[in-house]
Amino acid sequence: MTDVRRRSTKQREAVREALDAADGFVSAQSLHAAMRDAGSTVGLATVYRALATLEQDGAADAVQHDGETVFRACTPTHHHHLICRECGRTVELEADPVEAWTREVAARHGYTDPHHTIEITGICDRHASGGAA
Amino acid sequence: MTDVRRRSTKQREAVREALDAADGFVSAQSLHAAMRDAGSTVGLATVYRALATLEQDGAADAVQHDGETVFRACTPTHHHHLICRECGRTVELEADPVEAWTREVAARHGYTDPHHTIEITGICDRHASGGAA
DNA sequence: CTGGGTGCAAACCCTTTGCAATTCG
DNA sequence: CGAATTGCAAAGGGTTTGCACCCAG
Repeated sequence: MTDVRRRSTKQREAVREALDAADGFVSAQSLHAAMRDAGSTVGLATVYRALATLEQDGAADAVQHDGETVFRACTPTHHHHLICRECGRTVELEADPVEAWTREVAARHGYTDPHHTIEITGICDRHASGGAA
Repeated sequence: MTDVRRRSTKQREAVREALDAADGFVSAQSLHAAMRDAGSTVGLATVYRALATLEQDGAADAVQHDGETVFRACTPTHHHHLICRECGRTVELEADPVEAWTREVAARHGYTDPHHTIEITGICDRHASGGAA
């Protein structure tokens, strides 16, 4: 099952690099746009296919976010984000205690290979007061 | 701002009841199908709209599951889910420590009114080792 | 009566797929 | 040479929206 014949093409490499260069999670479309912007002529379908194989190979992580599938290079250390609902300002967070908690509850319920998605949104101090736009 | 004028219609009531009668999470389409099956003539669009308002009112919970948005009748207490990637089996979790953590980090970075999304997936014991179908 | 709600169906968005040309090995 | 891969564009699935009619208040 882990032995899938896979040719190495420049397109796939390009997708891999783009994903690696991306900061955090990106949608297939965003990645495609970014690649095109960078001069690549890779097709959208190919980006989707490459992303899929990358995930199968364990080189990428995929999670659903608001109807879209967003991917991230499978980095050794990962972190989460705190996003302002008003301006989109993002803060990167270390979530060790939560990481531990997820592993613990997964194990407690007999679940293995736990993955998790954590997203925190709030109103940053620049937009705190009034609240309503 | 939290006082949204909302008329009470039989359709919305029907959706609410159907959702309440449903066991666990259901997609808008499934719910619509079930309602139609039960004799209701509510339109699909209305089900989507009702579900959306229900969620806004805090009467329903919505989570993404494999490209679909699945809903469940109002959550008495806020909690999260541990989902099996193989069979979709779900375990409800109390996440107090995580709740506290999110509030803490939000505050630490000057963010107010924190919201959060936490989803944990894993492979449940019924599908542990073997893995491949 | 008034304005939100409803229905239908078309519009949309993201993603997948068929098929012929192309490229890796 | 043969098989995997690519690209284009159309198909597909889920969700949203425009518009005209209807009902709760």
